[in-house]
Amino acid sequence: MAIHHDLTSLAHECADCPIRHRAVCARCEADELARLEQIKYYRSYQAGQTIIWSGDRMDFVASVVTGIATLTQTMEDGRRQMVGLLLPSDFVGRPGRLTAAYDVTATTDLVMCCFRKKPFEEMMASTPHIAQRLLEMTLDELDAAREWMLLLGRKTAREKIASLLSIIARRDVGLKKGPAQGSIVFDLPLTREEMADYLGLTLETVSRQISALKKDGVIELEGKRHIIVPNFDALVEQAGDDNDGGFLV
Amino acid sequence: MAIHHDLTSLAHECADCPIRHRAVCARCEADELARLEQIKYYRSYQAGQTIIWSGDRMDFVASVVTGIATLTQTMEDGRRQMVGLLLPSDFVGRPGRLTAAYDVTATTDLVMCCFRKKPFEEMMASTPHIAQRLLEMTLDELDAAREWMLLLGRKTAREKIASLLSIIARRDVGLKKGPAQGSIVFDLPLTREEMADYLGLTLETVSRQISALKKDGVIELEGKRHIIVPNFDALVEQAGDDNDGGFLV
DNA sequence: CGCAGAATTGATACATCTCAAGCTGGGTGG
DNA sequence: CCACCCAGCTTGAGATGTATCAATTCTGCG
Repeated sequence: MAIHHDLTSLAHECADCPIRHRAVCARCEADELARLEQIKYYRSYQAGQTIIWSGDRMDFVASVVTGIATLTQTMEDGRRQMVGLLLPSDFVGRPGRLTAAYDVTATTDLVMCCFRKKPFEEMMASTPHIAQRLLEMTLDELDAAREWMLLLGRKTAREKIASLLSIIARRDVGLKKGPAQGSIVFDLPLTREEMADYLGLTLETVSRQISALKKDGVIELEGKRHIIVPNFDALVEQAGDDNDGGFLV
Repeated sequence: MAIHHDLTSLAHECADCPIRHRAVCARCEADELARLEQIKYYRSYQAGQTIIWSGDRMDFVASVVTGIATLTQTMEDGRRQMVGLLLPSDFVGRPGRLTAAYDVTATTDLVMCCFRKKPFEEMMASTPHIAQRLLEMTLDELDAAREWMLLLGRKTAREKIASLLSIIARRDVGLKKGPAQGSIVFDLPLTREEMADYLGLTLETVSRQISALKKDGVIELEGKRHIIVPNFDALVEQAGDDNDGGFLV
């Protein structure tokens, strides 16, 4: 099992952790990290695997180390809405709550750094640095959710697609450092259907709008997933956002 | 000015405060409250007044004491989306951020308990009870925002209206104690246009769907704002929610 | 009384959904 | 190595829900 191999190869020290400086542990001092290190454990999931079902008892919280996961809500008749996209360093679970409120699914192969909830909560109570960082991250998520509310409530299908693409592009560029103008290249981490669930559209509409953006020269496609953005500002324009600064985070 | 009268009449001790047990100060001990008391001040706003404009420098945070305020986002071309409804005890502002991210508007006459940001942040750092409570409240808001994402992305106009009505009704009933079955009565705190901005609809569609719910006997109207719900379960049914339990908060 | 803001109602337009058919590319088994 | 298969995707045609534009009607108030 490749999984076991991954698990061991990833059971690293926090000091080497790729999300060390962004995750919930970002502000911890060496001694605090040492305590976290004692209660942490890694888990791997394969692409497509459901990590948690909404309503399930959940006795751990976790940070995404590598890979991408989604948070979705489903109505009785099957309508689905994605309510969060979890990237490396994002936090999963809610201290003080027994059951999961959403389905959590691994979109790609995924590694999470888990903490059993009880010990984590105890540590939170005694370690302000963790609670502080979690508050900061939660406030950021709340802002992101509210930006998404504007998208879902008021944007057109084309604007929704352009917004999603520019968010993904920005993140990729962010990792690759600096506000790169000129052409940007990235891979979509989501299927058309997942994009539709995120944007409150049908997968057909997603497909059509991507084709339209391609026809209009805003993006280029290589295969189904590989996107080339020749002019990032032009894409942002299509998203309908205030394109002032935008470097708050 | 009635405002000055309100200000003085409301400059009460925290111990008598109507939101004492729900607001950001809920967990504070007597000595902590005493410190808060020294840095707090009340402000009143009239219905319709804008409290903060998005992008403005914001040098205070606050709790809503009485009245209702809204958080809205506006696109360049005027499309508006409400991203939050602030009720008594809700918190306004974000520690650690310089400028407001949304427009904040008083929907009714409003009284807020304000703290200058700097002293509040200092207190937060030294008073875990405040940070803990703020984290809890922020997580609740995040859940609410995500529920709203499902509404905005996937619900029909009729379901949106029914959802909003049942949320408002539930809150009113909540204040009036216990899960009252039988008929529920309340006043809409929002105009049709505000409802539309909250629900991602036009005001005409809001009006039509309210009329439709009335015609179908799900609600009754007295005037434009006074709503009678003869059978609350029937209303919840129309909202399309999983109507299991639902008593998590 | 009459005005103004709020709400309702009607007729039509249009964006997106729905249903349906076909395409594409990578993996698999014969 | 080829043929097939299938999930993911694209494209088309028509249906439908909501927006848009436009008249009224209500309601409270100066």
